[in-house]
Amino acid sequence: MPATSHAGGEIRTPRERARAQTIADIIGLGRRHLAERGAAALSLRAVARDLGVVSSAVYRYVGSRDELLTLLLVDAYNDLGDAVDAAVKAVPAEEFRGRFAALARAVRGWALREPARYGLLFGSPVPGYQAPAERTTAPGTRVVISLVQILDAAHRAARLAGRGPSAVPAPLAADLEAIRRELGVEVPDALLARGTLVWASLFGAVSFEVFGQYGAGTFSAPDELFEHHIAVLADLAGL
Amino acid sequence: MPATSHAGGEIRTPRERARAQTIADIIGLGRRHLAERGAAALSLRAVARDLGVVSSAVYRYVGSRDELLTLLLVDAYNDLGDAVDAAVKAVPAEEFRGRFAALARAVRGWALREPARYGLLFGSPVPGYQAPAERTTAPGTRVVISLVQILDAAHRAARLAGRGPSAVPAPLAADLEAIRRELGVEVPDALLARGTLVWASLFGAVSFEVFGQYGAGTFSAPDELFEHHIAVLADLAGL
DNA sequence: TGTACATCAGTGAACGCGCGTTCACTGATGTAC
DNA sequence: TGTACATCAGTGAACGCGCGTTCACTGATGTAC
Repeated sequence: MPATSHAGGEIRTPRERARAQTIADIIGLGRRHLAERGAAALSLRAVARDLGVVSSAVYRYVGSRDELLTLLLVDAYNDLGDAVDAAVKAVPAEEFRGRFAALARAVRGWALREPARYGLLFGSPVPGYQAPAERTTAPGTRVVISLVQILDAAHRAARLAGRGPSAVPAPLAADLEAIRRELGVEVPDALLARGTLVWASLFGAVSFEVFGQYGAGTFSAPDELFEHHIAVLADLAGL
Repeated sequence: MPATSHAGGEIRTPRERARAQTIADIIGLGRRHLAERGAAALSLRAVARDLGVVSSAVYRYVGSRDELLTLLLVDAYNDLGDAVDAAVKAVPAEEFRGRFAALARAVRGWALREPARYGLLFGSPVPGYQAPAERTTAPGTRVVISLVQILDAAHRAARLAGRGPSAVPAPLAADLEAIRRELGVEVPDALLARGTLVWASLFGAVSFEVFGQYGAGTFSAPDELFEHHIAVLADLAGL
């Protein structure tokens, strides 16, 4: 944290500009290494090599390998969040089901384009690395929040259908109430619990496809399969 | 492959017994390393150290690090498969919904007990490692096969309810037909497609819990949440 | 505008570590006659 | 049953590699007077 950085994040001196550029380069190179060799193989020395600089120089910009990982994690979460937000906003606000489909397609599209970064976010945890919650939670919750807001908007418009049992065991109800309060949302218990499952299911389907759990060649029509899943999940969510 | 090994896998000479024991020890130690440090950090040298032997000695038993990974992968798939089979068989065959619930609980229970091994099977692929399909496919499909057989048994007993659209786009229908043929199963298109989603959803929910995607402390009642998910997924599957 | 000083970026060497894999070898265990 | 030979397990040294991180340093860029 240089003392010369200014509120609002504007960059003034050439030195500061160069510094910001170098950090951006480091993140860009880290992204590439992540994509090519995976998170566990991410190395500061390799990044330094590609940056054309001696390995110790990188320590001017990032404090440690773990800090670089955190930067890349936040970067990836925001990339995904941006893709999802853009896709959702491209559909009129009242088309709740369409917005949900757009969200789902955006997640899948990003994951297929960026399998290694997707793996960093939603795969097995990186051994020996613990993400700092205070920097990671906000970007890491953008997609769920977007999903819950679609459900909430549909519910407020009385367009969210509650099928099946509406009662939920007490301890779970308490958790759901806390979530409603934190997100400023009104979706009732049963629908919120279903929303949680829809969320997990969406990522389960995407993970299976990206991580190759469907055997090679089992599904020659993965797009159709996913569209079918979207339709079923939208029904399940009550949209 | 020693020339002295016999058909049926019985072990005769003391030397063969010792060899089998050492291989078992290596797998056991590998399991522990996997659990403690993750797949990417699995090392033959570390296993050799714990085995009390010089690192090159391990090469008498496994040809390379990747081969050890394959052994551990198969070992883990079979462990999970055994747990699931045992749980399913403990429920009477006609209780299709109960069998499904048992399967789901068995998967979750195993995953929570063995997070690192679960991550090896269902998390991000290990960078630089390609599982050999011919040794991995059979154990790796035990759980899906068990799931599909529950659905098929219910369908043959006319106890599988088809809700929602029953038509499926042609390319997807072709994939589903191939699956039916391979597994010797009769579940119709729409239900089989839903079964695929249920399968992915189950693992999505388990992965979220095991990999910590639900924020820390968001769900204080994970058991209740999962039971809710089981009920919704059983409905979804038509059970 | 010009000079003296402070700040910063990047260097290069070093520390200590772990890894996979190969190879020639010593001894012990088994096998054939 | 006894001996000669083959097979195997395990050793120890070595190859070449990459890693994260620290540290004293040079030289360029900025800042204060």
